[in-house]
Amino acid sequence: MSYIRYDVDYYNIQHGQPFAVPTTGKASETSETMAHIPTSMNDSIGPAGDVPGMGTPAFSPLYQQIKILILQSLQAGEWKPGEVIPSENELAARFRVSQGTVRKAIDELAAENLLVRRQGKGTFVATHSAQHVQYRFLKLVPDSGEASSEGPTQRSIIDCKRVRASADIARALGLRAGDSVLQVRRVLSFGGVPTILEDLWLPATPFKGLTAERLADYHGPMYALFETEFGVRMVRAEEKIRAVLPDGEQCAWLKVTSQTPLLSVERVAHTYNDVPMELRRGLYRTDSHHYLNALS
Amino acid sequence: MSYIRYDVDYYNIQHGQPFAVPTTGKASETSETMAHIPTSMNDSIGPAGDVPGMGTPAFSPLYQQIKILILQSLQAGEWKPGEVIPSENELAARFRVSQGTVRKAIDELAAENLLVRRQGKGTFVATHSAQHVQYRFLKLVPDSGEASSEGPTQRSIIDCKRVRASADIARALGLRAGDSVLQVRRVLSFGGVPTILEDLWLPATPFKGLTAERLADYHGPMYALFETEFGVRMVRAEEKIRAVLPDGEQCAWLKVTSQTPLLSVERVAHTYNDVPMELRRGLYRTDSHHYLNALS
DNA sequence: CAGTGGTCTAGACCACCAA
DNA sequence: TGGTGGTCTAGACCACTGC
Repeated sequence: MSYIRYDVDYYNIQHGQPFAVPTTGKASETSETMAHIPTSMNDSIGPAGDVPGMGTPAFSPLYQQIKILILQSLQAGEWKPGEVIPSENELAARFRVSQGTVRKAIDELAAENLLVRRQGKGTFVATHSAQHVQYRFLKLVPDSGEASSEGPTQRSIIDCKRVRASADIARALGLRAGDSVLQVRRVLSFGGVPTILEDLWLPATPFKGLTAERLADYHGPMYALFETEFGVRMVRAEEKIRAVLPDGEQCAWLKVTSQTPLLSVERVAHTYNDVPMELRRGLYRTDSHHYLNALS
Repeated sequence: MSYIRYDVDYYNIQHGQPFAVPTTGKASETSETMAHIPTSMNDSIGPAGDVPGMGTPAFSPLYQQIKILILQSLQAGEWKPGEVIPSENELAARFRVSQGTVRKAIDELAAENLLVRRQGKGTFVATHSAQHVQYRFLKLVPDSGEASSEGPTQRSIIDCKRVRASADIARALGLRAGDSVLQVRRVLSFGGVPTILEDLWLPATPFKGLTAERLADYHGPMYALFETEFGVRMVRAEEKIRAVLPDGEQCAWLKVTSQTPLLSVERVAHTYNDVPMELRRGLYRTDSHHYLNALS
C-alpha cells in the first residue's frame, strides 16, 4: 500500500501528486522533473492485466518508472543514436532518486541493447551505425572464417515503390489493408555471390520520401539510414524461418536453380514500445553461409 | 593489482571454507567488513592470484569470483536441478561478502538461465524438467495457435548405438577421432505428423549405460533425462541452420518427398564451463511449423 | 509470523578516459 | 585532474510465500 507512492502514474492519476517520494522521508517536497510526466504513458506502466478500481495496487518499482521515463526521452529524440545521455548522477538529480536507482534502470536498457555503457566515457544511445554492431539483426554468417575474409558486401537496390498493403502485410505492420506502404526489393552479395534476396515493407507515413536512389546512395546498414534520415530506430525483431524452394524470379536474382533449397526468413522489426515498423521477407542461400543462433 | 585484495583464497576453497580476504594493506584499513575476518584464516593466505612477472590483467570483481564459486558448487552437484540453493544471506555469510555482492552474482547466473529466482521462496537450480521451460532449446513452433492445440507430441527412438566418432563429430565434442560415442536417432511427431528427425551424438563416458530402452521409457524432455540420470546439465547451445533436401532414408522417416525443402539444424549443446556434451543434427519439416527466433 | 527475494538509499572507493 | 561508469557495503523497508 505504501509502495503505491512509488508509482508515479498511478499516484498521479488518483491524487494528482506527481512525484515519487521515498517512504523513509527526508526527500525534497518538490519535484519539477516528475511534474511534467505526460499522462499518456498510462498504458505502458505496471503489470499487465491490472484493472484499476479493484484495489489491485499497480505496483511498479521506481527504477521501472525511471526506465520508462528514459525510454520516453529516447523516443522523443531528446538524445539521438550515438550520442551520450546525461550521467547517472545528473539523471538521479533530475528524477529525484538515488544514483543506484538510475543505474538499475540503465542496466535494463543496456541489457535490451537500447543503451551502451562505456566506462569512463558515459552511456550512449545504441545505434545501427556503429562499426562493431553493424548488421545486428543479420544472423547469416559465412561457413568458414570471418565475415571480412569473404570479400566485400555488395548491396543493390532493385526496386522501391509505393503500394497498397495486402491483408497479411497490413496485419504485420499494424495497419489496415489497403493502407499505403513502401515496398523495397534488394539483393545482398558476398564476394560477388548473390546470397540474400529481400523484400521489405515499410509504413508510408514515417518513411515519406524514401526512394531507391536514397537507398542506393547510402553506404551502411539500412537500419542506420532509417535512424538518421527518418528517426526510426529498430530495437527488437522476431524472425520466422522456413525452408523453401524459389520461384522463377527468385532463382534469377540469386542465380540458383529451382531445386536449390533456401531459407525463408520473415522478420518483423519493432521500434520503441514494440510498435512494428518493418516487415521483411528474405531468401537466404545457405550453400556457403549458415544462420547462426545462440540458445541460452 | 590493488584489486587483487578481493581475490578469493583458493587454499580455503579446497578446505571447504571459501571466503574473500584483503591482501593489500591500504584498503583493508578502511574496510571494516573485511577487517573482521578471523586472523586464524589470514595466516594461510599467500599472494593469491598475483602472477609475478606478467602484468595484472587478472582483475576480477568480487561478485565475479562469487559467481564462479557458485558455479563450482552447481557443477559439483552440491545443489541439484530443481532444488533451492542457500539464501542470499547464507551465501553472503559463507563467502564473507555483503548480501548485495552475492545478489549481483546470482543476478548474472539467473540471466544466463542457470538459476531461477522466486520471490518469497528462494533461488532454484534451473532444470529442463520444469513444466514451463520444457523444450527450452526447441525453437520450432506450430504456425498457428499454441503448442497444445496441435495434438500430442510423440517421441520414438529409432536407434541408440555405440560408434566411433568421425573427425567432425569428434571435433564438435572435443574428442579425438575414433573415440567412442553414443549415436541416437529419433523422430518427433506432432499430432501424428512426423516433423523432426534427429541424430545426436554423446560422449560415451559420461553417458555410459544409456540405451534405446531407457530413452523410450522416459517421459519428458531428453535433457531432463540427462540431468536426472547422468548428472549432465545442458546450459547453453548454438545452432547452425541451413536449408536442405532430404536423402531417401530421411524422406521415409519424415514421410516427405525428396523435393521437400527442410531445415537442417546442427546444434552443439554445452554444460557448465562451455564444455560441449552433445552434437545434434536435426531435420525439421516446416510445412506447418516454423523456427521462431527473437532478435534484440 | 518468519524467511525469502526485491527495492531503495547513501557513501566509499576503484578503473577508465580525456583534457 | 576531474568526471564517468563499476564495485562494494550497510541498513532500511516492501512484497511474496508458507507455516
